[in-house]
Amino acid sequence: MRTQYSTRPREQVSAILKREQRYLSAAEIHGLLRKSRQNVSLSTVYRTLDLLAGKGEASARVDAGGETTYVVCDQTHHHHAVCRKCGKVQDVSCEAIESVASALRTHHGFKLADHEMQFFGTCGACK
Amino acid sequence: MRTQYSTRPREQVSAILKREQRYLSAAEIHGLLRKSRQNVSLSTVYRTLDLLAGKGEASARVDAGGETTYVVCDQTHHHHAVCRKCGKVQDVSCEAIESVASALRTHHGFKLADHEMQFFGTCGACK
DNA sequence: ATCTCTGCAAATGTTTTGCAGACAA
DNA sequence: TTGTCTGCAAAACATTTGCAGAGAT
Repeated sequence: MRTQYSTRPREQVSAILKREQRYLSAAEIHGLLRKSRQNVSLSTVYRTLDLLAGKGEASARVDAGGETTYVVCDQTHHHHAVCRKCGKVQDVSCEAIESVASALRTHHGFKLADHEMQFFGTCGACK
Repeated sequence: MRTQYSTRPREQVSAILKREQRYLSAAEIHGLLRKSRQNVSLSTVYRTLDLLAGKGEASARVDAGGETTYVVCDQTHHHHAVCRKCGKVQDVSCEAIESVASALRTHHGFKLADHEMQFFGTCGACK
């Protein structure tokens, strides 16, 4: 595997993502960095996001407007609960998927290999 | 509500979608139409897909390559099981989501309002 | 006749890429 | 020093839009 340097721009992008804990687009990250006088080019933001997503340290999602957005998350398989008020993202494990898998098999003759889920609602802090 | 004409280009796009029963991008639909000498402009394909999605007759999904793809489906809330071999999409109802909702509430203090799910695997015909 | 559609070409907006110089190890 | 990053500007893409003529009712 290719060696990867730890550079200031990369640290800066990662830091924003870790601090915000919500889905952010490349443009938003770029904007936040500029506001705090950390000049990182938009291309580098994109390249860093691809990198993080590739390492499994961030997870991507295309929002309603067609922009790709990212959050930090750990490598194990799980899902996200997105708060519609504050935007905060919580990781959610997925034991419940087992019952769905057996229903698919029984009713549809479908063998489940993989799944994607997104949850939207109101987090504990916002209610 | 705006009146909508039933026109040949729209029928042609709908027909492809109904026949294929799998996620197709605007470009793919345009290509399939050209192959059968039905000349519909790409813009019209896009416009028709937006229309169908707006009416709830088609459902959109952004694929891994960033292209928006569409399948026909009915208006009631449900999910899709996508076969990785033939691409065919089956509708799946979602009673199982109830157990997930209560787990979110109990473990995360999260009040579920909405959700998205996609299932991938092998359909009965392909196994 | 009237209002909606269509095709085309141009515009848009996001994301990617080539390249030369800057930087990390 | 060597190979990897970065910034910039240009390119690449999918998607949208303005407009004038075609089509539906």
